[in-house]
Amino acid sequence: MLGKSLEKKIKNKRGLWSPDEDQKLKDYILNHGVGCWGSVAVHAGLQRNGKSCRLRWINYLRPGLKRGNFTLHEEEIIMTLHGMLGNKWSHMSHHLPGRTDNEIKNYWHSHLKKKVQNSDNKKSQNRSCSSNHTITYSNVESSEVYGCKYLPKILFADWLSLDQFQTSDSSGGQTIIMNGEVLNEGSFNGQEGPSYGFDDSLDHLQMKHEQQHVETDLYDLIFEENNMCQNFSDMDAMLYSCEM
DNA sequence: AATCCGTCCAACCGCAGTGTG
DNA sequence: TCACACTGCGGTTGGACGGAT
Repeated sequence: MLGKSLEKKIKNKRGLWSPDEDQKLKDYILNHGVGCWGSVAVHAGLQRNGKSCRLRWINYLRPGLKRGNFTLHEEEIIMTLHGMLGNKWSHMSHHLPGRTDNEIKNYWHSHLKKKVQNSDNKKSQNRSCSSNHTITYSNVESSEVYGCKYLPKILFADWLSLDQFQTSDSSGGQTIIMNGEVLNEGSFNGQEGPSYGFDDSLDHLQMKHEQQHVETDLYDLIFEENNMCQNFSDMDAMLYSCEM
């Protein structure tokens, strides 16, 4: 409250930050902490609004920030998370230490978006040439596009559109096919054959992934993201109810 | 040499959510 | 309950820069 009123009395400067302003902001925060951004601007002797100070600190001055090019690994993480979460830049930044949401967002728009679009175009061209009765799940294909072929990000991003996902054989059982492989077989009613278990599928995928010597921490973050679903049996229940 | 154009990135803007009096 | 302040987020903009013409 105080910060805002003080802020209003000062004509705020805009535009690029000078090294002197950076130093003032940095010194103030390192000595006093942040508190209220509005008062940070005033007490640090900056003719900026609190919002501007906050942004400058978070995106540029904060200790531990990584500067420079994104690594291939970071690219993979961004693309995978984008497939799962969409434009949740801030959320993605939690998985990329030293990177800011703004940086990730910019990188996505300037590099990765085109990359994915090009791959998608190729994919759709290929798809139009082949007639395949197997139902493949949309994001599985995206995973391939993103260069992390066997990642199980399919499980949550689009799982509400289950109609795309299910394929039934004549006996009413389920056959889930991912990237041309049968992942799990069984019945949705849970009484005959193995239940439709996502966790089984995940194990299968992870083993495959490890065999290919791909870094597994990507899995960790995917599982972490997927915590929004309390457990996989919830999904079983949902799948079951959809089948009904 | 001039200028045009595309790219990249820092910063701004508007909005939604949350906290507080 | 309401109004206001503050924070955080995602979209957008504007300027710097480099390459092409």
